[in-house]
Amino acid sequence: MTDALLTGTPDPALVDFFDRPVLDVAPLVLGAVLSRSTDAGRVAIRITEVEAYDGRTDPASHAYRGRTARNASMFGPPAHLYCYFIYGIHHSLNLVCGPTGTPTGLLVRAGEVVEGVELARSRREAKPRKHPLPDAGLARGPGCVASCFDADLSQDGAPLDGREWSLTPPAAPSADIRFGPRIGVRGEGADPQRFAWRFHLGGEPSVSARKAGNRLDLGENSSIDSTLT
DNA sequence: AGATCGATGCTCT
DNA sequence: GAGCATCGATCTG
Repeated sequence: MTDALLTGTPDPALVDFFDRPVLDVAPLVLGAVLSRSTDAGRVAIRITEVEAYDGRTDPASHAYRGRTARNASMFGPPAHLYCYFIYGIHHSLNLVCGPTGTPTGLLVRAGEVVEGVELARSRREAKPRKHPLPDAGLARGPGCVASCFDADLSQDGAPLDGREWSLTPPAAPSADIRFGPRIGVRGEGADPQRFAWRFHLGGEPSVSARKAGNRLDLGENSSIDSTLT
Protein backbone atom coordinates (compact mmCIF):
# COMPACT_ATOMS: atom_id res chain seq x y z
CA MET A 1 0.00 0.00 0.00
CA THR A 2 1.10 3.56 -0.52
CA ASP A 3 0.67 6.70 1.52
CA ALA A 4 -1.35 8.27 -1.27
CA LEU A 5 -3.95 5.56 -0.91
CA LEU A 6 -4.34 6.16 2.77
CA THR A 7 -4.86 9.90 2.68
CA GLY A 8 -8.61 9.60 2.10
CA THR A 9 -11.08 8.96 4.89
CA PRO A 10 -14.29 7.05 4.22
CA ASP A 11 -17.58 8.74 4.99
CA PRO A 12 -18.53 8.23 8.67
CA ALA A 13 -21.81 6.63 7.67
CA LEU A 14 -19.93 4.08 5.55
CA VAL A 15 -17.50 3.43 8.40
CA ASP A 16 -20.50 2.71 10.62
CA PHE A 17 -21.91 0.40 7.98
CA PHE A 18 -18.78 -1.76 8.04
CA ASP A 19 -17.94 -1.32 11.73
CA ARG A 20 -20.08 -4.26 12.82
CA PRO A 21 -19.76 -8.04 13.12
CA VAL A 22 -18.85 -9.40 9.71
CA LEU A 23 -21.83 -11.77 9.66
CA ASP A 24 -24.15 -8.81 10.20
CA VAL A 25 -22.64 -6.87 7.33
CA ALA A 26 -22.53 -9.80 4.88
CA PRO A 27 -26.25 -9.98 3.95
CA LEU A 28 -26.56 -6.19 3.91
CA VAL A 29 -23.67 -5.63 1.52
CA LEU A 30 -25.37 -7.75 -1.14
CA GLY A 31 -26.73 -5.31 -3.71
CA ALA A 32 -24.19 -2.63 -2.82
CA VAL A 33 -22.45 -0.92 -5.73
CA LEU A 34 -18.66 -1.03 -5.59
CA SER A 35 -16.76 1.13 -8.06
CA ARG A 36 -13.24 2.14 -9.02
CA SER A 37 -12.33 5.15 -11.12
CA THR A 38 -8.93 5.30 -12.83
CA ASP A 39 -7.43 7.04 -15.84
CA ALA A 40 -8.75 4.13 -17.89
CA GLY A 41 -12.32 4.87 -16.80
CA ARG A 42 -14.84 3.76 -14.26
CA VAL A 43 -16.12 0.27 -13.51
CA ALA A 44 -18.93 -0.42 -11.06
CA ILE A 45 -20.42 -3.73 -9.95
CA ARG A 46 -23.50 -4.52 -7.97
CA ILE A 47 -22.27 -7.09 -5.46
CA THR A 48 -24.15 -10.39 -5.71
CA GLU A 49 -21.93 -12.82 -3.75
CA VAL A 50 -19.62 -12.50 -0.75
CA GLU A 51 -17.93 -14.73 1.81
CA ALA A 52 -17.24 -13.81 5.44
CA TYR A 53 -13.89 -14.47 7.11
CA ASP A 54 -13.13 -13.92 10.79
CA GLY A 55 -9.49 -14.16 11.80
CA ARG A 56 -10.36 -14.63 15.48
CA THR A 57 -12.31 -17.89 15.14
CA ASP A 58 -12.05 -19.01 11.54
CA PRO A 59 -9.22 -21.35 10.46
CA ALA A 60 -9.84 -20.43 6.81
CA SER A 61 -9.06 -16.77 7.41
CA HIS A 62 -5.65 -15.47 6.40
CA ALA A 63 -5.57 -13.74 9.78
CA TYR A 64 -6.27 -16.87 11.88
CA ARG A 65 -2.60 -17.29 12.76
CA GLY A 66 -2.08 -13.67 13.60
CA ARG A 67 -1.01 -10.53 11.90
CA THR A 68 1.47 -10.67 9.04
CA ALA A 69 2.62 -8.28 6.34
CA ARG A 70 0.08 -9.74 3.94
CA ASN A 71 -3.02 -9.60 6.12
CA ALA A 72 -2.28 -6.33 7.94
CA SER A 73 -5.08 -4.51 6.15
CA MET A 74 -7.67 -6.81 7.70
CA PHE A 75 -6.52 -5.60 11.12
CA GLY A 76 -6.93 -2.01 9.95
CA PRO A 77 -9.97 0.27 9.95
CA PRO A 78 -13.28 -0.76 8.35
CA ALA A 79 -14.45 0.52 4.96
CA HIS A 80 -11.04 -0.24 3.48
CA LEU A 81 -9.88 -2.93 1.07
CA TYR A 82 -7.86 -6.01 1.84
CA CYS A 83 -6.38 -7.22 -1.45
CA TYR A 84 -4.19 -10.29 -1.82
CA PHE A 85 -2.63 -12.43 -4.54
CA ILE A 86 -3.44 -16.12 -4.79
CA TYR A 87 -2.65 -19.21 -6.87
CA GLY A 88 0.06 -17.34 -8.71
CA ILE A 89 -2.52 -15.78 -10.99
CA HIS A 90 -5.43 -14.10 -9.27
CA HIS A 91 -6.02 -11.14 -7.01
CA SER A 92 -8.97 -11.02 -4.62
CA LEU A 93 -10.76 -8.09 -3.00
CA ASN A 94 -12.09 -8.02 0.54
CA LEU A 95 -14.11 -5.36 2.35
CA VAL A 96 -12.67 -4.91 5.83
CA CYS A 97 -15.30 -5.05 8.57
CA GLY A 98 -15.42 -4.49 12.32
CA PRO A 99 -13.44 -2.05 14.44
CA THR A 100 -9.72 -1.47 13.94
CA GLY A 101 -7.80 -4.41 15.36
CA THR A 102 -10.55 -6.92 14.57
CA PRO A 103 -9.40 -8.97 11.56
CA THR A 104 -12.64 -9.62 9.69
CA GLY A 105 -13.59 -9.09 6.08
CA LEU A 106 -15.89 -9.96 3.21
CA LEU A 107 -14.43 -11.53 0.10
CA VAL A 108 -16.22 -10.11 -2.95
CA ARG A 109 -16.89 -13.22 -5.01
CA ALA A 110 -19.21 -11.93 -7.75
CA GLY A 111 -21.15 -8.98 -9.05
CA GLU A 112 -23.15 -7.59 -11.92
CA VAL A 113 -21.19 -5.03 -13.90
CA VAL A 114 -23.47 -1.98 -13.95
CA GLU A 115 -21.01 0.58 -15.30
CA GLY A 116 -17.97 0.30 -17.56
CA VAL A 117 -18.94 -3.00 -19.14
CA GLU A 118 -16.63 -2.40 -22.09
CA LEU A 119 -13.67 -1.54 -19.88
CA ALA A 120 -14.34 -4.53 -17.64
CA ARG A 121 -14.59 -6.77 -20.69
CA SER A 122 -11.35 -5.46 -22.16
CA ARG A 123 -9.60 -6.20 -18.88
CA ARG A 124 -11.07 -9.70 -18.72
CA GLU A 125 -10.16 -10.39 -22.33
CA ALA A 126 -6.59 -9.14 -22.03
CA LYS A 127 -5.74 -12.82 -22.19
CA PRO A 128 -7.34 -14.52 -25.21
CA ARG A 129 -10.07 -17.01 -24.37
CA LYS A 130 -11.67 -19.86 -26.19
CA HIS A 131 -15.33 -18.99 -25.79
CA PRO A 132 -17.06 -15.58 -25.82
CA LEU A 133 -17.67 -14.12 -22.38
CA PRO A 134 -21.29 -13.21 -21.51
CA ASP A 135 -21.84 -10.00 -19.57
CA ALA A 136 -23.08 -11.98 -16.58
CA GLY A 137 -19.73 -13.78 -16.41
CA LEU A 138 -17.55 -10.68 -16.37
CA ALA A 139 -17.38 -10.51 -12.57
CA ARG A 140 -18.22 -14.11 -11.63
CA GLY A 141 -15.58 -15.39 -9.22
CA PRO A 142 -13.24 -13.40 -6.97
CA GLY A 143 -10.37 -13.42 -9.44
CA CYS A 144 -12.68 -12.10 -12.14
CA VAL A 145 -14.00 -9.35 -9.87
CA ALA A 146 -10.45 -8.16 -9.23
CA SER A 147 -9.68 -8.38 -12.94
CA CYS A 148 -12.69 -6.21 -13.86
CA PHE A 149 -11.30 -3.56 -11.52
CA ASP A 150 -7.70 -4.15 -12.63
CA ALA A 151 -6.96 -4.48 -8.91
CA ASP A 152 -3.59 -5.72 -7.70
CA LEU A 153 -1.52 -5.56 -4.52
CA SER A 154 -1.10 -1.80 -4.96
CA GLN A 155 -4.74 -1.48 -3.90
CA ASP A 156 -4.30 -3.32 -0.60
CA GLY A 157 -5.43 -1.00 2.18
CA ALA A 158 -7.18 1.46 -0.11
CA PRO A 159 -10.06 3.38 1.51
CA LEU A 160 -13.62 3.41 0.22
CA ASP A 161 -13.50 7.19 0.36
CA GLY A 162 -15.19 8.10 -2.91
CA ARG A 163 -11.97 9.18 -4.59
CA GLU A 164 -10.77 6.10 -6.43
CA TRP A 165 -12.88 3.46 -4.71
CA SER A 166 -16.42 3.95 -3.53
CA LEU A 167 -19.21 1.78 -2.18
CA THR A 168 -22.91 2.59 -1.95
CA PRO A 169 -24.94 0.23 0.27
CA PRO A 170 -28.37 -0.81 -0.99
CA ALA A 171 -31.37 1.25 0.07
CA ALA A 172 -32.91 -1.87 1.61
CA PRO A 173 -31.75 -5.45 2.20
CA SER A 174 -32.59 -7.89 -0.59
CA ALA A 175 -35.61 -10.15 -0.17
CA ASP A 176 -33.87 -13.20 -1.63
CA ILE A 177 -30.60 -13.95 0.11
CA ARG A 178 -29.04 -17.43 0.10
CA PHE A 179 -26.18 -18.81 2.12
CA GLY A 180 -24.09 -21.94 2.31
CA PRO A 181 -20.57 -23.30 2.71
CA ARG A 182 -17.70 -21.26 1.34
CA ILE A 183 -16.09 -22.12 -1.97
CA GLY A 184 -12.58 -23.49 -2.20
CA VAL A 185 -12.05 -23.74 1.56
CA ARG A 186 -10.39 -26.88 2.93
CA GLY A 187 -10.17 -28.37 6.40
CA GLU A 188 -11.94 -27.21 9.52
CA GLY A 189 -13.01 -23.92 7.94
CA ALA A 190 -15.06 -25.88 5.40
CA ASP A 191 -17.42 -27.25 8.08
CA PRO A 192 -20.87 -26.38 6.68
CA GLN A 193 -22.42 -26.29 10.15
CA ARG A 194 -19.96 -23.85 11.66
CA PHE A 195 -18.93 -21.86 8.60
CA ALA A 196 -21.85 -21.53 6.19
CA TRP A 197 -20.53 -18.06 5.57
CA ARG A 198 -21.07 -17.63 1.85
CA PHE A 199 -23.92 -15.26 1.00
CA HIS A 200 -25.42 -14.50 -2.39
CA LEU A 201 -28.52 -13.10 -4.05
CA GLY A 202 -31.01 -15.57 -5.50
CA GLY A 203 -31.71 -15.68 -9.22
CA GLU A 204 -28.55 -13.82 -10.21
CA PRO A 205 -26.83 -14.88 -13.45
CA SER A 206 -23.53 -13.57 -12.06
CA VAL A 207 -23.67 -16.40 -9.48
CA SER A 208 -23.31 -19.99 -10.64
CA ALA A 209 -26.61 -21.83 -10.17
CA ARG A 210 -25.04 -25.07 -9.06
CA LYS A 211 -23.51 -23.25 -6.12
CA ALA A 212 -26.91 -22.12 -4.86
CA GLY A 213 -27.22 -21.93 -1.08
CA ASN A 214 -30.06 -22.13 1.40
CA ARG A 215 -32.60 -19.39 1.84
CA LEU A 216 -31.68 -16.87 4.55
CA ASP A 217 -34.55 -15.53 6.66
CA LEU A 218 -33.70 -12.06 7.93
CA GLY A 219 -36.68 -12.02 10.30
CA GLU A 220 -36.03 -11.03 13.89
CA ASN A 221 -36.58 -14.51 15.31
CA SER A 222 -34.25 -16.23 12.89
CA SER A 223 -30.60 -17.06 13.05
CA ILE A 224 -28.20 -18.39 10.49
CA ASP A 225 -27.81 -21.71 12.28
CA SER A 226 -31.56 -22.35 12.60
CA THR A 227 -32.18 -21.83 8.89
CA LEU A 228 -29.71 -24.48 7.80
CA THR A 229 -31.51 -27.27 5.99
C1' DA B 1 -22.58 -31.92 -16.18
C1' DG B 2 -19.06 -33.21 -13.28
C1' DA B 3 -14.14 -34.36 -12.48
C1' DT B 4 -9.51 -33.33 -13.28
C1' DC B 5 -5.58 -30.67 -13.84
C1' DG B 6 -2.09 -27.13 -15.42
C1' DA B 7 -0.70 -22.36 -14.98
C1' DT B 8 2.08 -19.42 -11.95
C1' DG B 9 4.07 -16.74 -7.88
C1' DC B 10 3.54 -14.96 -3.34
C1' DT B 11 3.59 -15.99 1.64
C1' DC B 12 4.87 -18.26 5.58
C1' DT B 13 7.25 -22.45 7.85
C1' DG C 1 9.54 -26.04 -0.14
C1' DA C 2 4.52 -26.56 0.54
C1' DG C 3 0.30 -24.75 0.14
C1' DC C 4 -2.94 -21.68 -1.53
C1' DA C 5 -10.26 -17.87 0.00
C1' DT C 6 -8.93 -19.54 -8.51
C1' DC C 7 -9.86 -19.98 -13.44
C1' DG C 8 -10.84 -22.22 -17.42
C1' DA C 9 -9.64 -25.84 -20.73
C1' DT C 10 -9.98 -30.53 -21.41
C1' DC C 11 -11.21 -34.85 -20.21
C1' DT C 12 -15.00 -38.50 -18.98
C1' DG C 13 -19.65 -40.58 -18.56
